Amino acid sequence: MSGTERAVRARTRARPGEGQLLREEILLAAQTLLDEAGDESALTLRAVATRTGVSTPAVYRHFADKSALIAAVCMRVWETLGAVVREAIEAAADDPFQGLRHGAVAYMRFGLQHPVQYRLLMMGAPRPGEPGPQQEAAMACLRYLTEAVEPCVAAGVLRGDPQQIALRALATVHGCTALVIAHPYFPWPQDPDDFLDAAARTSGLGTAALGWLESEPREAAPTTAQYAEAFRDWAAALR
Amino acid sequence: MSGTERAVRARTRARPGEGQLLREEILLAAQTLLDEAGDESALTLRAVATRTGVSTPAVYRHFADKSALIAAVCMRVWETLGAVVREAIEAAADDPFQGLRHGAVAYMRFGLQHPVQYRLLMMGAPRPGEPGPQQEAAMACLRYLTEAVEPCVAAGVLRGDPQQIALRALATVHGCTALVIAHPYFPWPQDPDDFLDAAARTSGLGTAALGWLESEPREAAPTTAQYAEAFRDWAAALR
DNA sequence: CTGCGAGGTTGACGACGTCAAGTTGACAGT
DNA sequence: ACTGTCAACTTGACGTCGTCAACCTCGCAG
Repeated sequence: MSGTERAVRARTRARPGEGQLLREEILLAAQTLLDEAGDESALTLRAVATRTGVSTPAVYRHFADKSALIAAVCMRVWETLGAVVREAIEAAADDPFQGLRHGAVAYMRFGLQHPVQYRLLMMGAPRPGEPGPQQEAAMACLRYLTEAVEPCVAAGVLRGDPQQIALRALATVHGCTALVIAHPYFPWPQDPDDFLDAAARTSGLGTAALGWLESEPREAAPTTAQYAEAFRDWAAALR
Repeated sequence: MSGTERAVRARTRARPGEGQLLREEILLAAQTLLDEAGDESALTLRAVATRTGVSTPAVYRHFADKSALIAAVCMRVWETLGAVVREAIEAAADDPFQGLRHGAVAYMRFGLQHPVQYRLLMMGAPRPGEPGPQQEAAMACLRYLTEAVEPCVAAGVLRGDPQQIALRALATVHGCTALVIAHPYFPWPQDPDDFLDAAARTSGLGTAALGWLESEPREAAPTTAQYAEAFRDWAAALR
């Protein structure tokens, strides 16, 4: 059904040394296809090539195979996502705890606005073996988060290893985003922001409380009553 | 490369009225293929048919198309996952707050032990339109969680709409599971259970604290200092 | 004006999901 | 025992997919 798509315009062959131009056009066509169809199955080498006004195997001059093309698309998305989150965190730099919250909401909002791209990023098949540039980008994203957590630890709002705290925070925001995308029929609040904000606060509060609780190691898992006691200490220390 | 797989054994044709036998064997073969390959791309109609000792179109006598076969596999997984979680929750029924924690850990453990199946469940393409049996199963899973949250609300440990609380809890456990599966190279703790348990506690504590905080509505987002004050109230009320 | 290499095209292969048509064989009815 | 019927399957084909080998083609260096 999509096999009948025709070229948007005629292409003039790139001159030697300017092959990067086609690479750019291919990437653009791939992103456009994703956005239009809202379905990653529409991302076909043939469709991308046709849309670019070029024959299918021409793509192979610029990308090793289909997964390399997808990886390149993902890199673009990673960069955008990283920029959006960092911007949100820095916009509330005066209160690091609130900065984290804004970063989290920005992350989730981005995911919900670009569900197909987000699927590609986070729900693609896990690459076997070597840590390619894509893993590098994901690690960079985690690094941003860790750097945003560190001021909170320094200020005494959070306790524990900043990287582990960042991991749990990332898991929370990813969970919200992925769950809304994958199960839209769940009884979500009318305004998605309500859910995102509540989730971000839950994560922040829980992390703060847990850090306090863990700072005095216990033998067994604490009871609910012990949780309450730890909370009192936390609140008192923050006054 | 996988096209050369041969039948495991010769099949004797089912007698009229016993076609369900083949359906069962097909489902089994599909699950085996997933487990062996650890990759959902190995789940091919041809591979399933060959493994079952039958021609490819024979599958269509029992499943409308490939997605119907996948959906049937998912239903099996949903049932197992639901049973595992419910069992864990009921094992700690005396302290509902701890019951939730155990349910969460059980959920995540299941996902990490069956990553391919979990991907199929939660990361499949979102079905358009009508709420099929698969959405029904997901809703049932959410219902279990909601029922586990309700005693906590009744006991005063948590506050708010049980369903919304359950949604946030599900988002948290899903986020942990999905993130570990999709990004195994992240600096996770050596023992996965450490992460799972910390995440479950974080979510529980955060939800409890947030519920307390939200019970007296505010105009703007609370500051970090206000969070601390709310914590003190929570701890006092739980004594 | 000529060769050559970067930047493409053509045509084909095998694997995939899917369908239309034919085949087989266990049972019911006589 | 013979036959018809219908569920259960097989055969063969179509179109699409990713991928590859071989060929073409143009702009520029010599």
